[in-house]
Parts: sequence; structure tokens; C-alpha cells
Amino acid sequence: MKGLPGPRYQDRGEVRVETLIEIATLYYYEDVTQEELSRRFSMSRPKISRLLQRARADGLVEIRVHQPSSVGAELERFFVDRFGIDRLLVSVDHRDPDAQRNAVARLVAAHLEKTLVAGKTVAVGMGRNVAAVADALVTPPRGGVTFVCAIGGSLRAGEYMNPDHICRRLAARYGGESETLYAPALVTNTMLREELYRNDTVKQTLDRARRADIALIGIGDLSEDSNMVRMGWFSPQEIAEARLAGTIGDTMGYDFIDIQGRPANTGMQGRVIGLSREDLARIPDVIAIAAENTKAPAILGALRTGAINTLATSFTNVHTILRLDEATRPRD
Amino acid sequence: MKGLPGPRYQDRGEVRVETLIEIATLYYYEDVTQEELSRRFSMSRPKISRLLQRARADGLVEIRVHQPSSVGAELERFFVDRFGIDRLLVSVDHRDPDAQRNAVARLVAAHLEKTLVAGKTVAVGMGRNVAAVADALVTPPRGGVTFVCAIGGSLRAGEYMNPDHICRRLAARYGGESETLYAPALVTNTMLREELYRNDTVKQTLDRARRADIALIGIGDLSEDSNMVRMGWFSPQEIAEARLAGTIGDTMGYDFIDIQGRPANTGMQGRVIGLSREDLARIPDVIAIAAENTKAPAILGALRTGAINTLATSFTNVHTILRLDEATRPRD
DNA sequence: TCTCGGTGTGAGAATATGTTCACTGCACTC
DNA sequence: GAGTGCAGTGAACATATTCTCACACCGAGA
Repeated sequence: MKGLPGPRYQDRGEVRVETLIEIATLYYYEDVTQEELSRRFSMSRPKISRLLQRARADGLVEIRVHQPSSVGAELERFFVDRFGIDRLLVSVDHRDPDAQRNAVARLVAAHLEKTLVAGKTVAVGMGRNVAAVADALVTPPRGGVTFVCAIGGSLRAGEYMNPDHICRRLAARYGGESETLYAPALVTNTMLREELYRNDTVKQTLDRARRADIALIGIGDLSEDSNMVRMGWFSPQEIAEARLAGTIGDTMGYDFIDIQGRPANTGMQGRVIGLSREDLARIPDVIAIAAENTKAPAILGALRTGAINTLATSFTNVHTILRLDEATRPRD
Repeated sequence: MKGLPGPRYQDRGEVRVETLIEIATLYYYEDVTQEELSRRFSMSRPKISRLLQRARADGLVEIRVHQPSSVGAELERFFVDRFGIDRLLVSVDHRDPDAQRNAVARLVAAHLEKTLVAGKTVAVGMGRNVAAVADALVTPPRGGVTFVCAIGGSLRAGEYMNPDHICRRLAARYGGESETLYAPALVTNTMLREELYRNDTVKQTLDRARRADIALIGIGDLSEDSNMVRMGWFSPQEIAEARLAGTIGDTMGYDFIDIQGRPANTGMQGRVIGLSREDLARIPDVIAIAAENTKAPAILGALRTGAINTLATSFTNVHTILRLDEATRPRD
């Protein structure tokens, strides 16, 4: 019982978990003030305060804001049917984009918490939306899940949004292993790419990602604020050109599509190290996350590729997508 | 969408649920202060504060203190095997008896929330432990569940602990119907009892309770603080005598047993209006709740009757019961 | 139309909470 | 064995939250 692997719950600087639970329970359920607790447990108030913060950070105390499903069970069914996906996770609208992203991320986190059991593997993409999911997990770690990068790294993306970093955070939060794809996300030419694909380390990780049970991917639009630009893969001019050519967004950060879900030719396809469109399509639950209200057209395109199983987005987006779908449905 | 039955979520004094959810989310997840919220939503600080309280009271915001299962998964399995029950819910220990009762009640509430789906019926017993469950339900109402009194009323029990009142609270919290057993819990003689059993109203309710999917019952010990005494069913002297005669406790408040789980003859059996021992045994999930650390012997007796499917109690009790079981197991 | 409960509101006081900061003890280094 | 750095502590302060209370608004009834 003592030497178990995983997060150590037994020593929290002399305070036992049982005590911590007792304190948290009294505070959150019995409305005992921190002052009173400091008396009962002979600790200073600040210490109680810190312990409570810690209890929250560790997922011992979980605060959850429910969204009564009345928000749109009907709409949800309709949407799921319309696009042939398995599941739609809709967040209420938030004015603040960060709040919006986190709200959507929490829905995904809750879905993961329900779905993930020991032994499963998750392929992890990149971007702010995926990164937010890692921060949104709240329950105490349970372990046994492997998180694998679905794409290589990029220095320009910044620590926080790189798949390997997200993987590690997910693994730390959820409990389990993380596996980095040791390759750059973008290489200069197809030859180098082929070379890397033959490399054992790269191959092994990619193969594992291909066999994942769940994939966590973002959907990007080609805005000035998008990953593409921030990572330097695209200049603002190139974006403008691509948009004119009909490119509306991307999945996973590098698979460009138009609003009909057709692949857009950007000449980048041959230079990315990561899961291909076909790889992705074979993963049983591809969860696409896109919170921003500017992304509706890109999401629509992504939905039309047929690769997505679960879509997590905002209420507004759901409406916009349905309207856009009406307006842009190809007549046959 | 507007005239749906069930709890009205749409009007909360002009503030829409969506807004409330947005506020709650910002407060609990994004750490926006109430002051800042009051500015963003153009309301006074106190109003924000009240809205947040309301969100908690309505189960829109749920705060949950987890008990890492490492506390005793192994012990749990052993206990379940030993007594042939389906499930053991163990709460961490609390010094304060009220806190202890509530902690156990919350486990039961969580179990109910997982188990109960629309269409199910719950037979409800009496006592503080059962009453606490009603207060421990936190999620927003879902409806469709019927709560039926498993025993008549008693004025001496006090409003709060009578089964009908508990039923109504459960129904209000969980959403659903409640059905009162319109009869006194205790009658003066067997004849009157037979008479009541023939009464249509009484018969109907009792029959419904008999067919319940789940029963929620307390286990009592014969202490001076017990229900029996407070309800005036027993005088302190009678208690002393009963104890000497081997009676160790009760299930449902009136079914007296010794530590081997054998029925104790108190002459009260013929005067109670409520589910019989046999009725109870037929209910698929009988949940016995007993938080107090004085109740270990009574719980052991109750377990040995074989009527219990789920036991909810404290960590300390679990240990005491196992020790007591060792010490008092009948040799054969 | 006026008056009267009821309900909901915001100012401000009273509390409770969080945060900073200097201090202590401990482990590890030189 | 003294020096150094680190983590953890509580005093005091700054901030946030809740509570109390008086007032305004609304609808019902005289």
C-alpha cells in the first residue's frame, strides 16, 4: 500500500489525506469557516487556506458547473444526425474567448473522464483548444492511460501548445504515460520526411498514435491569430491567398480543407510529420475541439470530411454551422 | 420548449439560466471576483453573491469532495464478500457526528444519482440517517422517480424525520413524485393494524413500496439518543431490558434484531404499519445507512439478516464490524 | 386611489479569505 | 561545522464575500 506507483497521496507535508478530506468536507459541505477549522485542527488559518487550495488543485475537491441539458437536447440530436457524428458537446456561450475555450475544454474533459479507462490510448494534437483540455481535467488521477503525440514539435508554437507538452500535462493530470513524437512538426522537404518516417523512434510513436482509441484534435481557421501564423508556417499574405483559393481551415493544425471538407492543396501536406488524414479516420473516437466563434466555417468543413466522431464547440457555433450548412450544401 | 413539465429553469427573477451559468463558470473556473462580475453584468455585488448561492442551492454548481479509492478498495472487497452484500459505501471518519452522518449521506446520494433512472421507485424509511440523504442530493432535478414511504407517520418523530417529509424532500431534490403512507407508524393493537392494512389508501401505498426497486433504510441502536426513545415507543427502562434480552438494534426503526440478525421479540411487531421484513428482503437494492460509530453491533446484526444489499457507513465502523464479526461468529 | 404584505434590491458594516513577507528549521554543500 | 538554499510557517495586511437593514417596486384588496 505504501510503495504504489503514481502520485503519492500519503505524504502531504505531515497532513494526511484523510485529514485533508475531513477539512475539505467540513469547509465545503458543513460551512465551517477556515478560522473555526484552524482552531479545530490546531493549524494557522493561512495553512488551512493553503490546504484547501491544494485539495482543489489535486482534484480532491471538484467544483462543477452543470449545464442543464434542456439547453438543447433536441438541437443536439438533430445536429448529430445531420452530420453523422457520434456526439455533440455544446457549451453555453461566453463573451470572453478564454472563458469560452475553457468551457468547451471542460466538456471534453468530462467526456474523457467518462470514456477513458485504463489501457486506452489517446492521440493528442496541438493548439490552444487541445491544450485547454489538459488544464480542465479535475478529478484525481486514475492512471493507466497513454497519451501519444499525433504530430511533431514546433519551437514557434511555444512550450504550452506543443503536443508533447500537452501530452505530459494530460498524463500528469489524468494519470498515465505520455509519449513524445521526437520529430519536428514541419520539415523542409519530402525526402527528409520519408527519412524520418523510416526512423525507428518516430515510426514507433506514430504507429502507436495510429492505433489510438481516441484522438484529441483542434480545428483551426486561417485567421491572423491562428496557429499557422504564430508558428510561422504561413505569412499573412499566404493566408490571404489560401483563403481566396477556398481554404477555410485545418484539422490537427496542418490538414487544410475547404468548406466542403475537400483537401486543399497547400503544398504543405508533404512536409508534416504526424498522423495523416487516413490515419485519423481510422481512430474510433476523433474528438474535434473548436471553441472560437470565428471557426464555424472551418468546423463545417471538418465535419464534412467525415473524420470527426465527437465535436465540442459553443452554442453559437452550433447554430451558425447549421445555417452555413443550409446555405452551402452542394446540390445534387 | 417553453411549456415543458418539470422544474422551471427559464425564469430566475429575470436572470436567464445561461447567464447564471456564465456567471458561475467565470466565478468558479476563471476566478473572476464577484466585484468584477457585478461590473461585467451590471448588477450589484450582493446580487451576484445571491445568484451564486442560488446556483449552488439548485445544483447548478456542484461541489464534490472525492475520497481517493485507495482508502480501502481491498478492504471493501473483503467486506462485501464476507457479508454477501452487493456494495459497501465507506466514508472517511469525522469527529463531528453531524458531519459524519452527512458524509455518509453524500455517498448514498451519489450512489442514488448513478443508479436512479426515470421510472424507478424508492421505498423510504425514517430517521436522521435517511433524512440526511435528502439534503445531500446536489445535482439538478431529473425527475421521473417515485419515492414511497415504507412506514407510517409519527408525530413524535418531528417533521424532519418522518418518512413522508423525507419523501417529499427527496422528490423535490431529485425530481419526481412522492407518496405518503397515510397511517400512523404505530397503532395500539393488532386488530386496528389489520383494519388499516385492508384500507385501500394504505394498501395501495404499501403495495407500491413493496414493489420498489430501491429501499432506503436506517439502522438504529438502542441508545438513549435513538429514535425509539425520542418517539416515545420505548422508555429508557424498556431499552435497558431489551438490551439485556439481547436486542442490539433495529432496521427501518421497528424491526428489532439481536447481534446474530435474529428477530427479537418485543411485542411491537404486530403494531407497526410499514414494510415487513419479508417485504424488504424482496426489494432488489436495500440500502442501509448508519453513520454513527456507536452502531457497529446493530449494523452487524442487520448485515446478518441477509436483507441488506448496500451498506453505507464510516471507515471506523467497517473495522469495528469486522472485528466484532470475528468475535461473535457462531461456531458450527 | 390608497394602503399593505411580499419580494427583491443595493449601501455599508461585519466577516471571512487570500496574500505577502519575514522568519525558522532542515537538508545539503563546501 | 558553519554556510546556503529551500520549503514551510504564521502575523499582519489587503481583498473579497456575506450579512443586515432600510427602501423601492409590484400586485391585491379595501
